[in-house]
Amino acid sequence: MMKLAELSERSGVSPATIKYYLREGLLPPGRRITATQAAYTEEHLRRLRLVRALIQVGRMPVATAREVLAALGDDALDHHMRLGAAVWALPHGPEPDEDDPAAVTARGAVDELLERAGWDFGREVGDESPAYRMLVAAVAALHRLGYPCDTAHLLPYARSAGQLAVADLDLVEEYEREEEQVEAAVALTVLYEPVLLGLRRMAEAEESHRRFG
Amino acid sequence: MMKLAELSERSGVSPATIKYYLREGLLPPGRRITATQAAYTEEHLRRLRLVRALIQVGRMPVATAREVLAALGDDALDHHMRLGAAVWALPHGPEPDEDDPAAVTARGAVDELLERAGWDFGREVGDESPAYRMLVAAVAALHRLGYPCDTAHLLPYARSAGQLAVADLDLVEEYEREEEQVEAAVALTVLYEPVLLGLRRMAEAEESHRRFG
DNA sequence: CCTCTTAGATAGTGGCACTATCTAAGCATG
DNA sequence: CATGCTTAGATAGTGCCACTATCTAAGAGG
Repeated sequence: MMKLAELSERSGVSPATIKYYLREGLLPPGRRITATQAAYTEEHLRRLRLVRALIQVGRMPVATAREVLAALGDDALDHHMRLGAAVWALPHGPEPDEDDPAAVTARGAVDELLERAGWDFGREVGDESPAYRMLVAAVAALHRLGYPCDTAHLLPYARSAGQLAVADLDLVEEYEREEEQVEAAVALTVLYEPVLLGLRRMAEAEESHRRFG
Repeated sequence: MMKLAELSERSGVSPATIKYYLREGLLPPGRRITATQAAYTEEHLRRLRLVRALIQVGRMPVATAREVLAALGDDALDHHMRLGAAVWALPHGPEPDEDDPAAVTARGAVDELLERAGWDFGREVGDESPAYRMLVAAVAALHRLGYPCDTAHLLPYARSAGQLAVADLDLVEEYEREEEQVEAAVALTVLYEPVLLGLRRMAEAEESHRRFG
């Protein structure tokens, strides 16, 4: 039963910031002892660390983190839905502009990719999904700049993504309680993103060194 | 020879914002016609589109974009260095805290990974590289949360990253002029990041649907 | 000539993630 | 039991960032 000061101490987060997270609903309130004191548990510490990781490492806006965490604990949803809802709320760039011809082309390329990859669930969910929109916006930007980004170029990316997803879900399934699984899914989805990007950049440096260095 | 208004029109960026980019050095000044008029070229339009893509799709801070673009045009550097400098300046999360035991563990895991993957260039450059630090910070965060993230877990990610890097560099090498190659490297590195993340999230949704749906 | 636009300088805006201050209420120690 | 330290909760302020608006002097164009 720690007090706020200890929670702050053990997490390395300032008391003022913890209060801010409490206000914003990122952290459930502690159990009230008296009018001016509350007790926090190991669970609070764990949640606080997750919040920090999402915000600082995953570069997630506070408002987004709140939605993601809300989905985590939403008992009205079943397992798969809860997982989907959490990932759904993840940050995504600007919406693709429908009037832009590059966006239309991009949408076509992405749709064809989904078909070729056999991702039927993605095709069903379609342009409702933030991930789909993020993808279209990025492909459209590439297209506007004149860089090739058709199905052929995207396929190796999709294949790699597919492999990684299998590894990720394997990891998630190592947890028994559904609650743990959903939290793991969110944490692994978000926190492996900088891992993946960092590794890709290092691999590019490696390959560039090999070819031009 | 367009004037600012036409540049704005054709790029979809407001004149005020273009002025801001000019002030910030993201865009080279137009050729001065008179004291109150400047002419911009197709090259300006192209650069402006790149800037917008880096900032909006790649979520890059303006100051970072300036550094990246400066490296692009730095004739003092040779080809490989220029490429490296540009990627070097790319945005990266917070620095890993050296005092944190999780960071030390993370560093060990990453170093072992680099050895196992045979990424000798990365090992040489070591912890100077922003990508390396980003990686360590992310692995440390995972570790603090109690999620497994050792060499065995990272290897599939590294392998995928390696495959993608080959594809990326192949694409870069399709351009002939070195200038174009460097710009392509930056654009492809940055703009394929949201593509990769989007595809991974969609693949996870697909896999989750397959297993739990 | 008279209006419209532009470059360039400067100041202002809105959003975000905190951070500081204040108050009233406890708890803890001599 | 007095006195000083801590806490919760409310409110206001800060610093940064990416623009955005306004103003002025100098052309440009019909």
